[in-house]
Amino acid sequence: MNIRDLEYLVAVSETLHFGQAARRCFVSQPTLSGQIHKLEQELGATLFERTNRSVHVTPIGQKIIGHARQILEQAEVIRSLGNTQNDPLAGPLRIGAIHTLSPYLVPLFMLELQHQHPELSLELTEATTDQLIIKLREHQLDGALLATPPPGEDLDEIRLFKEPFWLAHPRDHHYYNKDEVSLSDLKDEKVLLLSQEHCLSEQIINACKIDSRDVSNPIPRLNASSLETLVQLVGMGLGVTLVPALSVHGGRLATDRVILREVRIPDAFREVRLVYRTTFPREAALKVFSDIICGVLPNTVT
Amino acid sequence: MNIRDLEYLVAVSETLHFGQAARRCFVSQPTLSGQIHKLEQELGATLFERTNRSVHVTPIGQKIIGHARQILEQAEVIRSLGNTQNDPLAGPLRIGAIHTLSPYLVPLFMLELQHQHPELSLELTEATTDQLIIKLREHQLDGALLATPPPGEDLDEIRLFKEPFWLAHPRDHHYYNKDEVSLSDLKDEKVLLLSQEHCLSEQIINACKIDSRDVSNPIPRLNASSLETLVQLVGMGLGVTLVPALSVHGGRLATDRVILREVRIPDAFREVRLVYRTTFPREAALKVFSDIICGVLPNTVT
DNA sequence: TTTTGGTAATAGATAATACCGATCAAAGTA
DNA sequence: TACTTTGATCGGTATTATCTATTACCAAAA
Repeated sequence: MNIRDLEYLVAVSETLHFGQAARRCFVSQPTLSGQIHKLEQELGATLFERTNRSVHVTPIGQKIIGHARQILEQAEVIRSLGNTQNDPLAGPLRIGAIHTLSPYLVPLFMLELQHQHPELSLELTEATTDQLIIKLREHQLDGALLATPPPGEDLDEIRLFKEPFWLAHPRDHHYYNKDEVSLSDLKDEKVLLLSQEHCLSEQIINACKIDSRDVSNPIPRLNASSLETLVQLVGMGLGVTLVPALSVHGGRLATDRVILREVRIPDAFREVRLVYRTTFPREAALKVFSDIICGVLPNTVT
Repeated sequence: MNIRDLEYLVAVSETLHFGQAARRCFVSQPTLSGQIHKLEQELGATLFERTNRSVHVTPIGQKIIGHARQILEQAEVIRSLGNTQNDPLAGPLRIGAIHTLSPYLVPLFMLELQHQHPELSLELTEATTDQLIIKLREHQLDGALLATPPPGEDLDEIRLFKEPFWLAHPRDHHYYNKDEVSLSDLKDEKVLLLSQEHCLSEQIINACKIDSRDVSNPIPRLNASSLETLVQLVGMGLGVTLVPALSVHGGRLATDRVILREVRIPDAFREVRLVYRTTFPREAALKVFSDIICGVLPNTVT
């Protein structure tokens, strides 16, 4: 049994004429006759009672044709699912982002995305890099906005932008009078960090060339889980820190007691990427998504 | 798209393993891989996200698999319709019978048929020969119990039995004292007949060698539409008539005023047949039906 | 680091079959 | 009688589903 054969079957049942049915199905009449005959033999039932001049549907043929119609309908649904919903933008795209990025980046592109591609809906998740990687590999996410390269061959990336780290120091700090702050200026400072699971911590450690075993400059590992908290601690004079440029851009970190400023430290940036499974089939959706993001970025990042 | 391919699709979706799915479908793994790949290309959508180690169903794949399942269900229904209901006895058999036969023959076989083949249900129709032939050719009937041969190549017959004509004469008729009544005895009698559309009339005319244009023996054409009425007329002394043996057997024609008896007239019988379209596919049902009839006949017919 | 086991994908050959054009046989029509 | 229309049949061709053998790849074990 074959879907094509069932089309022949229904065509004959509607035309009651093998030749017309054949034309409708774009095959020759012998082909259609043969396939109907084959189908009848396979089913072990006569579907049409036919003479040289007339074709009649048998009762059992009538029943079978009913089910055949349902099959053809379902097949048509499948084809349309393939062809129309084939639009890779359609359907929700499940995106994750790390904590130090999500609150500042998402508001930037959401409106624009909705405006330019209303058919592409996002399901957003916020988690740490490790958690996002796991969800990616478990197919719970389609893409993840990370600041670290993909950790395996099974994952690929689209590089989005470089995000410099800005310096946050108390207003009453002696930096306030300096035009520029350089790497060497940081050596004697306490640099406050987020807890270890945030990738930002290690990146700042690297940027500042801090040796975490250096006893002369113990790093206070605070359990601050958000940049907001961290900056509040800076305002209280517990130390200084580096924050990603986008978090400054939003204005949500600003307080009277903290200065947020650029620094001239080489490699003091992180690179934000969209990471996804190499096997993920809707690359076009990822492309659109990343293009939107790159289009709405402020000058502070590149 | 192909029903077989959809089976592959569902098998993979359930096992999430191409090799296992292939074994379940009794094909090799490359075959299954190839067909899935072909299906994906045809639909223009990725149904499975797969690496060398894992297989995942995509969201659109999930949708399509749902419809594929429905198709497989329907296909299974069609196969079972073909194979189980393939039993040619199943399903109603639409049978017609002429007026002079139906009331007397049907009661004879109905119980036996229901007993021996409860799965074979009858839809009975009573009409004249011409009407039954039309219904046969219009596929409104599957078979007709007639007393005349099939009138065309498109119809065939199963001969069932020969039914002699019995004589019906008034009790006070001079035949009453004769041991036997022969053809010559009928010459001077008024032979009552049913109306013309009943084939019985012409058969009796032929049997009695009556010349319908013979003025010395005018045939009273009564509009009697039933044998009962006809016999009542005989009882009233209007003439004699011949009736089929089965109608006597039932006892429903018996009245005090009429004698029903065998006659020794050559060819005074009719042959009852089951007539059907040569193209009718359920010959087995017709065979069973006619065998039942032949098995329940009384001795008066052969 | 190499080996082993298991996965899906690929290549090449073969068998099954869907298809077509030409033709036939039967039946109705001019 | 000749012509048309019908579904069925036949022989050859092109497609394709299938197989075996193999490859490429990855992960876990040695």
